Amino acid sequence: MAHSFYKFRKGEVYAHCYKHPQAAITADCVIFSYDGKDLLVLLVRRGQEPFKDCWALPGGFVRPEETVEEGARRELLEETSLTAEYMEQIRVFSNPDRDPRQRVVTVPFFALVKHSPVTGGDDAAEAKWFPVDQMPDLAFDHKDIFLEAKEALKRSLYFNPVTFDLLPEKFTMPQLQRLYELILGHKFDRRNFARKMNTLEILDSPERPSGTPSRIASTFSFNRDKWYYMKKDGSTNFEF
Amino acid sequence: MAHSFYKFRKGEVYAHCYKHPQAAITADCVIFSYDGKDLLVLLVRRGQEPFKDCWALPGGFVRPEETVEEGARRELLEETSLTAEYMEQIRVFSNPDRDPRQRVVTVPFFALVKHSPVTGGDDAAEAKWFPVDQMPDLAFDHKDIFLEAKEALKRSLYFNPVTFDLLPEKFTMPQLQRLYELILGHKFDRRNFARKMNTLEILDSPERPSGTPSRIASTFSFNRDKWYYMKKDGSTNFEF
DNA sequence: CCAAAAGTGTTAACCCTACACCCATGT
DNA sequence: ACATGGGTGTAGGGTTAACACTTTTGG
Repeated sequence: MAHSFYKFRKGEVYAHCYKHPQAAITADCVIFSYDGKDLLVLLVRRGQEPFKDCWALPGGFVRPEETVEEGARRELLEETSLTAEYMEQIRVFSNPDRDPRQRVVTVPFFALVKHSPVTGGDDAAEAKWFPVDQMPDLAFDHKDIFLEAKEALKRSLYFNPVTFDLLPEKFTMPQLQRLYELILGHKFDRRNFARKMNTLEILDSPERPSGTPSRIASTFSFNRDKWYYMKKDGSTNFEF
Repeated sequence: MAHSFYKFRKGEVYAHCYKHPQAAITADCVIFSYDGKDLLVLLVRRGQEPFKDCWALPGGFVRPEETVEEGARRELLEETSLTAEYMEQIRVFSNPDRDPRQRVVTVPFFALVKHSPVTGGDDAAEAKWFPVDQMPDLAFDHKDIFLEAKEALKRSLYFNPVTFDLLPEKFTMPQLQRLYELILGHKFDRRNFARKMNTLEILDSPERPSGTPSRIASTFSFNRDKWYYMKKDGSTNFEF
């Protein structure tokens, strides 16, 4: 880490001084999960001003000794006790006025986690999952960040099987299909969908809950090895 | 713009003081162009330390009153006198050690410009186009940024007809095809390529240089209106 | 018993791929 | 005349899209 910045004694209000104009860097996370029914985003209720008591994306200041990725993972853990299966950076938001306190440039991520109930961690008094189509008003420009994240997730799905990071180890074909439909925003034919998934050959063979032949779906699991192999080959025709 | 930072008198070495740990923000541009033969990237030779005389991506510090996008466009103009047809943010590089002077977080962009010879602008003594497969060593982590930009350009081509921003108003089918091949990294069949382009219906009807029936290619131009229309419909099957 | 969910196959249209020959020009 | 580059069409294979009925279970 470089040291051309200068620190006053601890506790001083303006503790950090520099030669060039600077900005505080935050990492914010749009954390998606899927409960089998809705695509969800985790929000925390802000404990301090500005936007006190407003819902916001979890996130916080990046420390001098960490990358934005490290900062994002740390904040994620601190605020929500979650660890992401997958994280991807999306475009930074840098409007000079976006934070009323000072210039804050945020590097947002979308993060995918397997669904679990949450309670807030350190910084955040309250944390709650919201279906993506029932989002409350958000602090700062977090609404824009959220919208960008939804788009990024959609784009990402063309190249990566990100759905599997949102599903539990074992899942059913209808669950998988609903998830695709939620992310991409349109419906598929059940038979065609299952056929496509089978020809991709990234699912392990189904398990039938013993005896029950219908009305209860078979469970599949994702075959990561086959996927990596496929990706190396360059044969990633993952379009729907 | 927020004002919680504090300025010493002008010319002071540590002119900017803040409450939170900060970073300087730079915007760097990977500027692509196409001369009909190679996919090119514009590099500038650095005038100052660190990495003096090294080749580097054009870019510089983002000012307090501008967004990173505005900063990128300004630097682009100042250093290279170019304006981009298209710009897209790629992932930020934030390794704390990436700049030996102090923490500098860079927001890189790839920019597409129509080809023209260049001479350096204000900051940069020298500017030169390099074919993407003949890049020299670069300052800082600019090599990694360049590689990321190449990938981002490739991905972008699945969703946007970015090739048209690299080509002159009038271009030939073989030119277009070469460009696709350079970006995506593999060859296409001449006939299939032309057919696909025609079925996409985003090209205006060809112009034959009067009289000459062969050996000189017809020129096409991009029909932006049709593209926008198509995009609205959601029928953007732009895969190769 | 009725509604809701899961399973299953076939056909037609479309798209992608592979492939060969001719013509015009510049050297 | 020969090498280079541009133009053109067709046939086969694969993928996608559209489509309906049966079974089971929970209410």
